[in-house]
Amino acid sequence: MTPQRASVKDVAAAAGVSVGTVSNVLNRPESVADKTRAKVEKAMEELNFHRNASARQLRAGVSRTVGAIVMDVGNPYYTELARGIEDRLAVDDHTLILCSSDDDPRREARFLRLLAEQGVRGVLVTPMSTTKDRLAALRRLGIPSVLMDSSSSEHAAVGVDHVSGGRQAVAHLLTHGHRRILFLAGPAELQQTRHRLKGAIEAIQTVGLDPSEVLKVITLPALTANDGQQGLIEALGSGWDPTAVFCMNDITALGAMRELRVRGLSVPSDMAVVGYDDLYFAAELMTPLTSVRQPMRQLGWAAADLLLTDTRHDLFEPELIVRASSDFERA
Amino acid sequence: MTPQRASVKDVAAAAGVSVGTVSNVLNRPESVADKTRAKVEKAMEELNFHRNASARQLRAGVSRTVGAIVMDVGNPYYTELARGIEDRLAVDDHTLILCSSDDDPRREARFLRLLAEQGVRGVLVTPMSTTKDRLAALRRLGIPSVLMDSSSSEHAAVGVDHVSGGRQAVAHLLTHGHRRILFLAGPAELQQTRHRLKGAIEAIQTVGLDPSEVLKVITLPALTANDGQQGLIEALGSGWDPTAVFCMNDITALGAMRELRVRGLSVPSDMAVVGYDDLYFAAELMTPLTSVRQPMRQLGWAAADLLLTDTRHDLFEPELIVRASSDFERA
DNA sequence: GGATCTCCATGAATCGATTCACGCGCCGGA
DNA sequence: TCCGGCGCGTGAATCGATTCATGGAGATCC
Repeated sequence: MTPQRASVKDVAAAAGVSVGTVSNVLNRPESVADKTRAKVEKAMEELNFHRNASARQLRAGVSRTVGAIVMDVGNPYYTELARGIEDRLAVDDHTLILCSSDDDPRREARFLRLLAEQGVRGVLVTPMSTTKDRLAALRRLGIPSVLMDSSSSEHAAVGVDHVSGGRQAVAHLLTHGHRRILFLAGPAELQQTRHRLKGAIEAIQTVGLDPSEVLKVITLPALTANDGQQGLIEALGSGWDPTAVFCMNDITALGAMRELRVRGLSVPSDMAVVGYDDLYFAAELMTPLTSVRQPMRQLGWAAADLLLTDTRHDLFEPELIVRASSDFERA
Repeated sequence: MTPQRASVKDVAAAAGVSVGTVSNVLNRPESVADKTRAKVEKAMEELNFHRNASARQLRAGVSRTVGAIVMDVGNPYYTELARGIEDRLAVDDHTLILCSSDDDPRREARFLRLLAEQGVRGVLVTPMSTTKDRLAALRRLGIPSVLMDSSSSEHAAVGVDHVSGGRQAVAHLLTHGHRRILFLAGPAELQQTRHRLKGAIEAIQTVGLDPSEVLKVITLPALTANDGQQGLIEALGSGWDPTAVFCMNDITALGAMRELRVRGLSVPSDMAVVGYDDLYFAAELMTPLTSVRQPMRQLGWAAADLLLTDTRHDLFEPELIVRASSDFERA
């Protein structure tokens, strides 16, 4: 068997019509007489015809693929995002090329070049510091882009309200009577850290307390379980005795809970714990973890939607998922 | 500014040469005189030229993108696989289109159609039951495919040796003195379940014991934490008293450990636990989990390598990572 | 019957990169 | 002086789908 693809010309010959008619069947079926259309469709079926996307794009000028560059595809957080993007693209029969920059500007540059060569319809990016200039270069080629999980006034972007996330988490702890709360924070360079801290402070002020007395911040060098554990050790050794800890993410919360177990402190009676991201195993831990869930799938959908239809979307609201680690009644 | 892409024609005009020469600079630079090449390269720089992949592929007939369809991109296991694929493709300057079938034959069919239209260089698939016929149809279009994590004699494939994985896990438990081992297994339809069971039995026979006395199998309806917990409850209620449990994956192990905690049994002294997959949080649990790590990245690399260069690869060896959940000395 | 209109099929031109048969100019050897 | 050979550049033809100006066949109306 010769592995050979049928072209519109082959289909036209088989159906006894012109190539223009075949193209009309594909793109404007209503403008073709029923009988003719049936003939052509039969021929396409028999020849196992698949339209050639390259030729299509070359002539039509528009592509049906979209590129997305995320920090790390290994992170479930970003794959959720990708799923949202893909779901939205499927509606308009587009395809996604998913790339992982790994925080490496060289990888990012390579992917942007490849995407430019592909002539993608647009690019969705979780930005790093070097990103913006490159996107300007893309724009000059007529390729639009959308930033994800980042707010920016100069650039199309979709994001989640981290101020609200911080506020919800801390308000929840305050409601449960906690008056000394530890925040295991990420690096201050991260917009997310600053916003969550802002939300935490707001929550405290809202109930008329003094943030400097209620909240103590420890900045972790990295967001790993070990660093979370070390952060907690540091805090407990300082003489200040928190009754609750709000962690920058679920992994650091895991580390913090490990240290609590080592010391024989129980969760939540001796110490309440709240994480962030609501990773899929948060509910499966020995003590199910209260966490702030971010609507990543919706965020991805919104980013793709913004790209395809220029529809603006508001900041998304994260949602606090309360579980046993911060709530006696569920323990 | 007019967002406009420069074509070879524009570059040729700017450099004062013919389009053929520009193409030669791109594809056979050694056949162009240095001076001419410099002129052309300068013009490309100035015009911010990017070659149009569609036109390129249309004429040249070969594509530089490869499609991969995995069960579930949300699973870190598969994203590792994707990373391996991508790393291999980068070597030959190819791009990856990553698709998630979600175990849904309709989604799979849609992606295969899209990939066929893209005219991809080849397709890498983690197969489901409906896959093989569709791949035959692709082959008729001249698109080769490689199966991942599945062994097959009729089809190009790369896989991991699950017999070895099962053998290693159970041999480890036997070495630590366990003589009543529970296997929380997946559905028997899965090749992986059958292979791991085979390995487990081999390990028992190797030390001269009777598998029917040492091993008890409970088949879980799904591989969730809850089902893992239920499976353990069922086993413990049966009167047979296992001292160790080998779980089909880390998530079910999480569920099993939860039940152990509920009953006040400690790990590993009352019950040793071994998982599978070595998900990234396995080391971060309260009791770090012994697990079987699969070289997913290498598997992805091998799949892409097989596609691009037709290089065969042997079955990959999984590796047992021993941690506190099965080893007193690390507890 | 002729004028007009609608419906629908036609096929040449087009997108941009690649390929290849061809030709020009120059050099060395006879 | 003439010829063969080589190095290098040329430009028309090509890939497959889409578009659109063109026109033919049949229906409708006066």
